[in-house]
Amino acid sequence: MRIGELAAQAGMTRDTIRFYEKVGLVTGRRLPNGYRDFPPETVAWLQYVRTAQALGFSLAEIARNGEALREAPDTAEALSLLFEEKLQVIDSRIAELTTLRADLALRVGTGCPLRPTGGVLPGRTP
Amino acid sequence: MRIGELAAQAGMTRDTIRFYEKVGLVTGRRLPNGYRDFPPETVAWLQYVRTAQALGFSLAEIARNGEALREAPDTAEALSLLFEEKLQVIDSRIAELTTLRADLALRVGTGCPLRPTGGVLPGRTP
DNA sequence: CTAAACAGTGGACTACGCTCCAAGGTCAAG
DNA sequence: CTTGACCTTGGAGCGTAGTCCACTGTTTAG
Repeated sequence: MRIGELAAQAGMTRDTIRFYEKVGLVTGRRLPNGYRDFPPETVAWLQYVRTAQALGFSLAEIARNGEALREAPDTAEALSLLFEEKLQVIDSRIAELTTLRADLALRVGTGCPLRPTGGVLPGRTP
Repeated sequence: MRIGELAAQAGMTRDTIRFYEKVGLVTGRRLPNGYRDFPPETVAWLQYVRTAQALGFSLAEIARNGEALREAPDTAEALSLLFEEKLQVIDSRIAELTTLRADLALRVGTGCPLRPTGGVLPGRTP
């Protein structure tokens, strides 16, 4: 699969994919003419990248655990593990937001809603 | 209140506050010697800025609705409204994450967890 | 009076994640 | 054989959110 099709399938631009290659997020074979050639799984990988990004992971982090994946004895199992980790990240994110929500809800309707209630900004974990 | 104390109280550096002033997030009176002088409420405002940031709002957005606040007839009420809006943002964020969570949970333990299940990446709303 | 602790300015620099561009190579259709 | 779609590279530029620095001015304590 050449870059244009991959870009179309993954919903991003060719430039973005080239950039991802530069930072080690995707790895390309080359055709004899120098064109990049990607295996079809790359589409799924890029979708995963988007998911991980939505969870607040940086490209560097994603690339790092992509590395780990490639070196794992059982890829499927390793991925499952990774996903379980992300589940925890999601859960603590939700917890954070829930705290924030409660905090905000308290202030709605108060005379001076700006007064601190404590516990704001727990710090970015990822 | 001079910049150093404000910085200490709000938990950020003087440079950050000067930067925030530059982008219009805080507005400073000046003492006769040229030093910035902030009213005590600025501490609360900066805490609010941090909260809004944690919700994914950009400084520009925060500055914009800070503007709106200053022009509101009833500041407290306006803030309450703002907070209610943010509550909705939090709620849809949580919903997003919940969807993502379910999606991910599905893939954990599957033979090929990378296969798309649909509905990944709903797009950043803020 | 001097030293330390504060304040001010402008400008350079960083990291991240792209995005765009120019100049050129490759390939299939007509 | 040309046209157009596609590909290559390198490098520049951008927006966001700071961070750091040098140099200078002000205030306060000993």
